Amino acid sequence: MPLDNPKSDFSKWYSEILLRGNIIDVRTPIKGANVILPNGYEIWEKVKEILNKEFKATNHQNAYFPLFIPEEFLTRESEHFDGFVPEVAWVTKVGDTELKEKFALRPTSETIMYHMYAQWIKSHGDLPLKINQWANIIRMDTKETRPLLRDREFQWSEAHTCHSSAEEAKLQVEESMKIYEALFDALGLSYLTLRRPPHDTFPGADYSIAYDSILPDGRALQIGTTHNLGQSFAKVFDIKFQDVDGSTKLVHQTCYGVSTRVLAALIALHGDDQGLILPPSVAPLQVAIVPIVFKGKSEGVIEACKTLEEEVKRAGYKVHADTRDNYTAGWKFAEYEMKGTPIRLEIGPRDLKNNSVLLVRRDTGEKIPVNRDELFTELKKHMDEIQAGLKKKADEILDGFIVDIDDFEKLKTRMQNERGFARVNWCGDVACAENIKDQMSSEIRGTREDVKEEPTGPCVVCGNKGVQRVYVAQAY
RNA sequence: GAGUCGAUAGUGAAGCUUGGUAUCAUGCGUGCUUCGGGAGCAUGUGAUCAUGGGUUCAAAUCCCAUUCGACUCACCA
Repeated sequence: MPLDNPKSDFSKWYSEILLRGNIIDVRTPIKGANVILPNGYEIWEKVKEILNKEFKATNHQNAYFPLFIPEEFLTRESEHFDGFVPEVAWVTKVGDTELKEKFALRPTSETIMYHMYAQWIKSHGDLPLKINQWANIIRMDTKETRPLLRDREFQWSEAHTCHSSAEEAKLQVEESMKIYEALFDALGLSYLTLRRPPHDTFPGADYSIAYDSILPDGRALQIGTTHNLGQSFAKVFDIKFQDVDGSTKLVHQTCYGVSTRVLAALIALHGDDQGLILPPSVAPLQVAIVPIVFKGKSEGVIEACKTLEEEVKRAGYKVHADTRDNYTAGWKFAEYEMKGTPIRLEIGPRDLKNNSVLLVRRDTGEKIPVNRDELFTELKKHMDEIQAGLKKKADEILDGFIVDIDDFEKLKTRMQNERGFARVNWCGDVACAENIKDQMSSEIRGTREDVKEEPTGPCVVCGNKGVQRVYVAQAY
């Protein structure tokens, strides 16, 4: 059966497609802690593969740090601690014994990692230090959980770097932006690179860059962040090095991460009423081969499928010939569409006679008869088109959600109805930002970091001189 | 943290007002016929009706408590 809920009813569509598309099963006994199903997990593994490749190419190393964090670590950087308190889960008891000092289950790993960094870094020769960790993260306070969008336990990548100068740290921030651009391109995601306003930076950081995508219901989704931490953590965790001139200095730090939220964006931006649509670059299965058999006319069809499977595999694609006879061809079509497989190849008696296969594209639904001799040229061509087409469509969705607004009431109406991103002028006053938050449950997401944008008029809230062009949106 | 609603096979629902053998669809198993867009028929399988207590000859149904969940608002680096 197709999805019961159309994409136009996004909330229900999203819940349904997660299970039907074999991405997430929420029927666990723990709210907000779900099963990542094989199809979903393979996509996540692909995300890891892409990022690991980028990390290796830029001299990052992978490592793993403890899940447990002593309470005292979290309290050391008080701003950092206050930012996380409401959502930290604590281990207070082991067996029947109450612990003297309780452990937090990491809501993020700065403290435990920097405690180690302080012991590792002695000299300028130890810098830069660039370490990434793949880990699970625990954030409990959220009563309103949504699979992949807001979980109590989720998977992520967090990279933490140390440098000898502020200038180098700034360059590192830029490098991270390039790394994420490569990832988001592979996923076909569109997004805005925004510098968060000062009142919304990561606790303890100098400034934060965030990558905001948009979901079909018009809400912004942060799919990654980069923080320039400056020296605040270095100060409290005492991360120092001896420089070439013999003096002792504090390191400059950055950190950046992406989580399984990127899967949510992937699903929401590309999927349709038939199910998932996956870009070839991350699809667990790229080509599904379905035999068309009739009673008395099926000789050679199954064999032809298996031969074709071998050939397609040798050409470098992830392929499966589905020769099961307990499902009809139509059922299989629908099934691979639900799972998002980019291309389906059909072979029946007609194709055997004509030396052809029927190529069907998941993104457009086009059915294209292809001569066997031209199959691989065609496969390559359509894979490339699908990859580029999905990105283009995502860009159009994002563009469609961006509007310029210069009137407070209009902004309010917009945020309460279509939502999306509103580009407005802002005076920089936190009171005005609060005003927006209070009156339309939306927030100032920041200024563009990838392109320079100048204010074009007075502040949309107070009418004083606008000093920044900012984007307002309701967020997940 | 505030409010509203809810919990019945794997999934989705009906039954509750008026107490009495739990119904339907889908899924799953088996057999036959099928197969160029989620096949048809037959026959099986699967629910101590969220938990605990109360009323009653009798509770999915009425009462009380608890737990969990959904949604809206607040919060969400």
